[in-house]
Amino acid sequence: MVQNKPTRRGRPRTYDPDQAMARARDLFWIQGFSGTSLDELSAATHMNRPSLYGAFGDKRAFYRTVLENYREKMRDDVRVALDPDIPLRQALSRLYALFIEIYFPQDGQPRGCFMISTGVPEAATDPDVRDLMADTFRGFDRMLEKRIARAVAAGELAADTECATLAMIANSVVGYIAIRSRLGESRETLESFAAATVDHICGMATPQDG
Amino acid sequence: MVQNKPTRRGRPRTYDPDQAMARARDLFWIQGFSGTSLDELSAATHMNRPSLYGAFGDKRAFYRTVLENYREKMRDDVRVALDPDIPLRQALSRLYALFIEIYFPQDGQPRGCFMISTGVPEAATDPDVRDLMADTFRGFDRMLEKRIARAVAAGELAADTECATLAMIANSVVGYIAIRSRLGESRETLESFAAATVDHICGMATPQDG
DNA sequence: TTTATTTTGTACCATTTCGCAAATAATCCT
DNA sequence: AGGATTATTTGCGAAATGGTACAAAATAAA
Repeated sequence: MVQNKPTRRGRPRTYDPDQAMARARDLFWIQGFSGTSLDELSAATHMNRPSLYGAFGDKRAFYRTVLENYREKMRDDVRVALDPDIPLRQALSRLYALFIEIYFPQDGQPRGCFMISTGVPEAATDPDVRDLMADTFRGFDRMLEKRIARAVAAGELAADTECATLAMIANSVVGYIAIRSRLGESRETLESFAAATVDHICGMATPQDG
Repeated sequence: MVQNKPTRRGRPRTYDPDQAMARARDLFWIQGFSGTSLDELSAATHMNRPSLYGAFGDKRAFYRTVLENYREKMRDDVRVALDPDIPLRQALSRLYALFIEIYFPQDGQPRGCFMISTGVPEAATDPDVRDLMADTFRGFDRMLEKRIARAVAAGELAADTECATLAMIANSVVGYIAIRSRLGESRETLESFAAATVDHICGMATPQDG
């Protein structure tokens, strides 16, 4: 991620920027932007405040960087899940499995979606965050719509399928799962709903495993 | 809402508790719980801090009260929208219109859903909020499922309709609209999506206005 | 070895934040 | 009128917060 030139002047860093970002992200994820203090960020990243400031700018810039970083990673993962060379049913199953895996981390409490739980609240007061979020979500819509259109072209779905609407619905369900996971709904329940949604979109006709 | 006994001992209040709650709610709505200070709440409600404290307890208790109050009002409004004596198509149209009206206030910026934008983030650190939110959202699911089941019984939908899944999808779409409205998506776009969702759920066969 | 460069660690500052104590004011009850 | 009750107002204070100045430390280049 961060290019580490072989020869680097000055005193070497004692921290790994990527790892620091990950720790900060996890903190923001649970506590939100305003709910997380620089002291907590400093402790979690093992960087003292001046180092934090030097590396990532002020708190707001730090959060934006974390958000942007997270967006890029998610976009890549979604692209992989929506593989155009597998059946739509399987692609959607992968997509929901991907998100559920993120919303229910192995260690730690269920946390929902980083962008919904922290970015959406901040969007009302931070135009940069709002624009980044809007762009990200529209991108997901587009990716899903294209993927569904491909399924139509492949004869998996009826020719008169409204791809855009279906894409938004599929996306909506991701949001539902994100929210409910943070509110304590069981993973099993949400997995069942995801499966039911896949059935709903792809039709019950040809059930096959993802 | 608040019972105002005709005879009330002591110095009378100079504020209206309901109005104070509304002002506080609007502040929390935009800035979130942690992002809103007692000074701002004090200014918005025209109550100085000790009065706030005396009336609603500390900041956290105040937020919980506002959230609970909001939940009750929404539950009533949804119940009205989902009138069992009108066609499902019309009921769903009313439901989405209700939410869109809330997410796009006449005065002020688009703000999305109060519960999603403030309650969901807080749910990870405040068990009371989490339980209240979970209960609220499950309640919406149940109301929608019952309403859809009624439409099935009335012959508006196929007998083998999966009411629970459809209810969750309908609910998911509300969340999508809530999020997107806060991210700057146009009201028209979201109204179109709502209409398309209603068509999707009720079938394109008998289009009729809500 | 010296110098330039970069990061770290300590300490500090100004401001904000939450909460409360204590005195004052306005009303009801007797 | 006087006491009881409830609200308001002023002002305090301890703690937390975001941010920074400055010197020490660690490395590469010269």
